[in-house]
Amino acid sequence: MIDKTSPLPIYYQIQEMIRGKIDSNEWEPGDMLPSERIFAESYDVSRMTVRQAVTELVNEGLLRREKGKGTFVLEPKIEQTLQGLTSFTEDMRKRGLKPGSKLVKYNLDNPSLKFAEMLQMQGDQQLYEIKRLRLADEVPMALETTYMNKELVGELPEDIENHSLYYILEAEKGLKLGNGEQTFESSLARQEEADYLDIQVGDPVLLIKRMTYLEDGTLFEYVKSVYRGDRYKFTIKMPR
Amino acid sequence: MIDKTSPLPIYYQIQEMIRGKIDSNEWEPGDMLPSERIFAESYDVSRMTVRQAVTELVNEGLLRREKGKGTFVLEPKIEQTLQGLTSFTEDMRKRGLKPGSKLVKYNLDNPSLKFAEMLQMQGDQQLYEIKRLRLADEVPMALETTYMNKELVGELPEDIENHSLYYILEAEKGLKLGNGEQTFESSLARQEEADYLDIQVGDPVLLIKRMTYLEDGTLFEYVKSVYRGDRYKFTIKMPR
DNA sequence: AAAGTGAATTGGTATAGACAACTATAATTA
DNA sequence: TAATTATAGTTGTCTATACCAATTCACTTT
Repeated sequence: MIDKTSPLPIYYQIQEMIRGKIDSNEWEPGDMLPSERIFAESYDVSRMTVRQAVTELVNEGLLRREKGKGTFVLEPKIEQTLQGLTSFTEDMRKRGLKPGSKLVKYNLDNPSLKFAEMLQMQGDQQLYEIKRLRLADEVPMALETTYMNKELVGELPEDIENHSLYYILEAEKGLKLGNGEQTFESSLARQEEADYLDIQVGDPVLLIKRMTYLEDGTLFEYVKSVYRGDRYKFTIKMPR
Repeated sequence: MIDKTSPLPIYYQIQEMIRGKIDSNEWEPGDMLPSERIFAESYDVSRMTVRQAVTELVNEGLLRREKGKGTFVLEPKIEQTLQGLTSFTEDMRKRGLKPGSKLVKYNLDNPSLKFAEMLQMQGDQQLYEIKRLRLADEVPMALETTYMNKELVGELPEDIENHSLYYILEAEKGLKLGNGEQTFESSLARQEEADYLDIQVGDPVLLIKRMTYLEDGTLFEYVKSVYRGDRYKFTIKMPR
């Protein structure tokens, strides 16, 4: 089970082994792990090495230590709030609604001066403009427009999913995602928005703009979403 | 500097000492800490003990280790935004505006059924209702109403500051703060809000509700803020 | 039956030392 | 000069051990 000749540290092997037993439900929430001493003995490693493995998982929120009692498997973590921010789909699923998406506009063209500047694009590069109507249980919730530089993201299918897109960028293109920024403002629906969202011009809407940057600071995507004010409430969970 | 007879663990004393030097700018972002060996030697403790202190601070995001090079002070965390979420004052300062506050209503009374239930209050407990007009450069930005159970927070001055209030709760009352939750929605100004914010009834407003919980899950404060939609834009920075 | 006692078990803290892996710099060599 | 090689300094990993502090549980005493 533990390979002492492996280039991988022993504590890391133990750590992943524990994680595996939790993932596979061999160890379930509430279960007590073997005590550190027994653990160390049975794998013939030092107790401190076991502790290093366990400490990692405690920090990640998978395990809880209790002095005098033992180390226990915790309930799955509440949620990764900040990632949830980026995904309308997951957001809706959590609310028990069926997420949907309807493509409204799919455009690839030279950028306007405004976007060329914002996205730091060269003159010959092309800009995606993808407009989607976001649905929850088939009811329009938001009108979302995504802008991306084709130079960075490559060929895009019409049903882009940010989740996998980010993965492709990191894994295949070697790009490193940096920070993001999201703004919330209140506004009134304009004509186009009212049409798509099935509301009246002047009705309240929540305007969310998201900017995602690469590690070197270049803006990688700009997303503008207009949410129905009467149907949508945005929630942020704050750990601490 | 280090008291080996103290009931506080040595690694904890070292950890707080390092944190102090960073807070006081004695050690600034980019600076390299004394190497672990030198550190251990100069305080006459084991290197592992120093490592335990540093590891904590690395996990918190204050320090960064680099194999073969050293341990360095990082730029202040970005995640501080989530704390900044709670403070109108800091938020305005960051925008270069002078924050102000004007007390509009200060009430201590038995809670309505709605609040008694939400805040899990007993019938004989009393509820604070504090309504403040939030100003930026003397211009009204938001109308904020805070509800708190007097049983939990004790006597409140009229110029409450959440920052110090939280500290008092933890340090003096032994209460442990847990998670928080904040919702954003778009709405239209009602009469009272329009009056205070100097806008028209029906103008767009951003409605932010904050709930802060204790560790045991009881709701500790409920804050409802109505922001002018034309002046205020809420920003969240997302690390990663 | 209830309360107290003490041993065993658990995680928490701390030590002293060893070697590995990585980095930067100085010294050496081609 | 340019490339290579030692060398010293750094964090990373791991061992073996010791004692402390909190909890549990069997046992004894009241």
